[in-house]
Amino acid sequence: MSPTPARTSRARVVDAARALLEEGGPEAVTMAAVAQRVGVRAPSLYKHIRDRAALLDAVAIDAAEELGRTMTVTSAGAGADPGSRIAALAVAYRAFARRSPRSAAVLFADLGHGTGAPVEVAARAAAPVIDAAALLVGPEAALAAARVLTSFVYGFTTMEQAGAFQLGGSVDDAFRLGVESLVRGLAAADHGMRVGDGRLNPPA
Amino acid sequence: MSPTPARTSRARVVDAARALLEEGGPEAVTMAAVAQRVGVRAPSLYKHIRDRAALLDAVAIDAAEELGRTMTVTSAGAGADPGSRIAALAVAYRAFARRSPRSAAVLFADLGHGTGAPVEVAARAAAPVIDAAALLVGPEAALAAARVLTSFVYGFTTMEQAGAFQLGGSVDDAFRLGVESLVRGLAAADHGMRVGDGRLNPPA
DNA sequence: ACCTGAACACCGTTCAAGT
DNA sequence: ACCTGAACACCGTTCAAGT
Repeated sequence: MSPTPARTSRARVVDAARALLEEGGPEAVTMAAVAQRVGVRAPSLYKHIRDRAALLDAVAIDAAEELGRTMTVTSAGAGADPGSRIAALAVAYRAFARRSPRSAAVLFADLGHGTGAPVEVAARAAAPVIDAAALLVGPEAALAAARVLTSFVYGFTTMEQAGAFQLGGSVDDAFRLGVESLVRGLAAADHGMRVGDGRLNPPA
Repeated sequence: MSPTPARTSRARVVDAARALLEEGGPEAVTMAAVAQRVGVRAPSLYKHIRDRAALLDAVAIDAAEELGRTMTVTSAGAGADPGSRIAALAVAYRAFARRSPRSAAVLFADLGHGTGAPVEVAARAAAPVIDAAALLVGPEAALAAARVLTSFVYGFTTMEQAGAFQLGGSVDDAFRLGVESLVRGLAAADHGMRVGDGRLNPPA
């Protein structure tokens, strides 16, 4: 008679998958385990998502959106100094990577063959970094500087979570050293394009 | 009668697995596909490796060893200037990441739950970086500086290979900017521990 | 000592049948 | 319109039997 109402939803399915990812890594994200978490049988999931690959993509997008919100909030609450804005964003990313290490590891691991949507979401998460970088090095070099900063923070947190820093020493100090050195070095770098009133001037 | 001689070997199996990884990603590394490549049936592989997880670990170790050799050779062939040594190592890593993108992506992705051996191998690949960092910032800060440099290069190449840099601009320029800024910033950083003849002096 | 076919458990996915 | 059991193909792994 009346069609049965949905017993779950795409959002619940994605949440369950993300929780399983964090608890046991990608291999723990089986369709049966996800289904059990949302109180349904595995075949029902296909009414909400195309297949397992799309589910993992959705998890990555979900994590990227959360990261984007965190970065935006952090940016809004930071002071005017470019260096401290960048440091605040770096610390915020590191906190995210600690809260959701497996999601963070998966953030930039796949993008290539995805639906294309992740790229937009990642761009939104990157926007506050580009803004802060622009304050430090000017608009022309902002994108390159943001790539540099993002690479360092992503690389550092990924290696840290993977347990790659096992030779002793303070990992916190190394992180601070990296952020400070980058801020200093980027500010000092010759971007070869700002002269006088800021109009573009190509390098010789 | 006479026991049959081995029709394949652990090394061949690992090579086949690594080739499959590069061609189709981790999901392409099935026991059947590996077996077919070395001319054997899937069950025979278990005479050479414990299981699929151990096989993937062995692939990562194999890649890390190759990287270690590349870094050592690069280090031996580089000049005396700390900055150009570091730049040469960074370029060598990036070339490795282009030759073997999936192996590179997997290098620091798992270490945590592995056999423990990968850590030693990774340490060997990192040694030339620590040496070069010591020339730049002194022995006390060398480990931290090496972590910073490695994080940037690993993060940058991983994101680059994942297709994360899609907002235009020169990716090569960004890489150069990162290396140069780090070298400059690390050299300028206050490590709070070198005074006069280099004896350790804690920060105030 | 290594290789094999057969077998088993598990997983992703499809589909006809239920409500 | 969503949910389900049954079924299928595929995969990792074990094991007894071959040489």
